[in-house]
Amino acid sequence: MLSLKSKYRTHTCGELNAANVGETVTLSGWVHRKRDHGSLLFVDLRDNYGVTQIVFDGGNEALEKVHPESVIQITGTVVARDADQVNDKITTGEIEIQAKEWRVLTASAPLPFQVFGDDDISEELRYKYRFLDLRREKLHKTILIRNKMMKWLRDKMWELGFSEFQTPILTADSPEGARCFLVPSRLHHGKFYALPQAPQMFKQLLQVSGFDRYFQIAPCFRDEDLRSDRLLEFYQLDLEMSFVDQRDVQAVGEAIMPDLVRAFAPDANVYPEIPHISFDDAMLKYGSDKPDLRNPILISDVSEIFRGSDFGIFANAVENGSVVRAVPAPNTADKPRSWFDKLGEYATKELELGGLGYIVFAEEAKGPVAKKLDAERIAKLREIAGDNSSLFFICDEEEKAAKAAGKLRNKLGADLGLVNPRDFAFCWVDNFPFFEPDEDRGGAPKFTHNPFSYPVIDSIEELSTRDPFTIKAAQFDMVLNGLEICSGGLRNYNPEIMKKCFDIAGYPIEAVEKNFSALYTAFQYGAPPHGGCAFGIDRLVSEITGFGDSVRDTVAFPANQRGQDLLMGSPNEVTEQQLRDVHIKIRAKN
RNA sequence: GGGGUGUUAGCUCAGCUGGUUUAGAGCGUCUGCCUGUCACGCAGAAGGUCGAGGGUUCGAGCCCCUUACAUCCCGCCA
Repeated sequence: MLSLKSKYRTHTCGELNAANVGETVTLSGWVHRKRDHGSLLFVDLRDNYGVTQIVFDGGNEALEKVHPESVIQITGTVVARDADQVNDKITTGEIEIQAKEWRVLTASAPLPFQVFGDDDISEELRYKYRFLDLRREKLHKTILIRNKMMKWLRDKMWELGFSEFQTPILTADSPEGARCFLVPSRLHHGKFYALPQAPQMFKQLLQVSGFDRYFQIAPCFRDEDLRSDRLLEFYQLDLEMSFVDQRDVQAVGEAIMPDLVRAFAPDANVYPEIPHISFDDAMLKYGSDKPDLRNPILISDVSEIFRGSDFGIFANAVENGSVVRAVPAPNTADKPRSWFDKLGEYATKELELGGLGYIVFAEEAKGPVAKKLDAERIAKLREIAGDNSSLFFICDEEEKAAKAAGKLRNKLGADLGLVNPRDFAFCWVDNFPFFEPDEDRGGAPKFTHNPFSYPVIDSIEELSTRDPFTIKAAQFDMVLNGLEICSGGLRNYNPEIMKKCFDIAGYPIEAVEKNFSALYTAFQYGAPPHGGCAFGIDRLVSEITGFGDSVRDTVAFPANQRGQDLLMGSPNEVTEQQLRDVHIKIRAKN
């Protein structure tokens, strides 16, 4: 490594220890904290590498006036601390510097918020003074971990035999999916570039170009509303491979992800197995296409138990095509009535359900639902719930019931403390349906995932003969602790199959040729079967570091939830001349 | 586009059912004291258009309406 020594310092603030006692050293850094004892003054000096305590003997009025976060340089002697004065919270805690000389390199004004400590500060203020926020210990560390993870991932991909590519940032709008950010063209009147939602078409073109194994840590842009887990611009570890089957692509994820967690969260308990769960199973048992496997609760379908029962609401609903899903809550039989009432309120307000029925399985099965059911039905339900537990029922149209049950499962897992945050459970969700009904087009089929997916079929004839809704996609997600961290699949590289799929989804062949012309044309000239996936880096950093709930805390300069950068002032207005250059006139607001 | 929550000192917050002179606390800032602190301590001071506007009331930080901003969620993000 390059020496960190310079005219400003002989050492960093994180490296001196008992072995350096007696040396004369020069340090530069930020005034982290001052403790003024009159004729004795302590300064904690901080830089990227750590904190060192500096001691000033005798009165020092000039230094007393220096604000925290000023940058100073000090020269002094390393002295050992007495045993009872050692500070084991810092790496340099065995020693301190007896200051001889010091000077202010740059002074700091009084701060809008403290860098020292871990006070909660509003995001607005933090983003406005992001350079100060980034000095704060936790965020500073997270950003450094992110750096290391990027290198780790990059090294790993090279090790696995992938080649690294760059693809255009100024590209063309793609018609599917999210809105693209648009960039006006000066040279081409009335035309626009678009920022890539992902380098999807480029990476497929690189496969057609014969590069075999592609990867890139790629910035992605989607002009959609933000959430705490969605960034304005985010990064994916994007990869694509030729001559592979689905399991070959997944093998890459299995080779990378568990080791990544182990490398950056040493206290993590990584589950040894990465199970494959079908989409249908995930929706039934976990009520989600991204199940958190750390939560032991499993959802059951109990429609048949309620069919024909005296519990009229459910029995009638089941006759009319609804389903009943049961969510067990272990060891809750002794919970007070208020606990159940609160969950009922959650169900009606958050889950927008009509209500939340439940049975408590103590010695007897208790609750209003239980009274309406005969002994045989109760026995079946008790088997699902287990003794000393309660069982919640959600009755609705299938998809809504499944999702609501999934949310209840997550809430119960969290409320009952069933999920250990240092556990890391991966799984694959696969066998996604290829088409789903499009409500806007009277239930006609539309693509469920992206239109580049390959259908799971044995012959092209099946596309004409089978009910489209029974066709599965060679498409999968990797899920970590209930977060979708990767999505991928095999690509539709065959122009005939591609045409047929678009036809089923209601696109004329001209639309394929127009909207996907690059790929469609490329596929006319010999395309290798290929597939790939992309990992969401920001979410991975967030989950592995366990820092905060917001993925924004994994990025040095994030935009706020409204997509603004409060420090740089983006987005901002431009001059009339700049608008004229790109042939744009601002319309009145609708 | 819709919904929840919030907006009181530089920061983080408290402020009860509308009525105690001058709206409080901790941190920060400023002044003074302090030789072993490491969240130093002690004493004191400054600092407020209670987001903005309107209304109800004898009386509003508190109730109502409008509005701005923030944050979280739904829609959206294949």
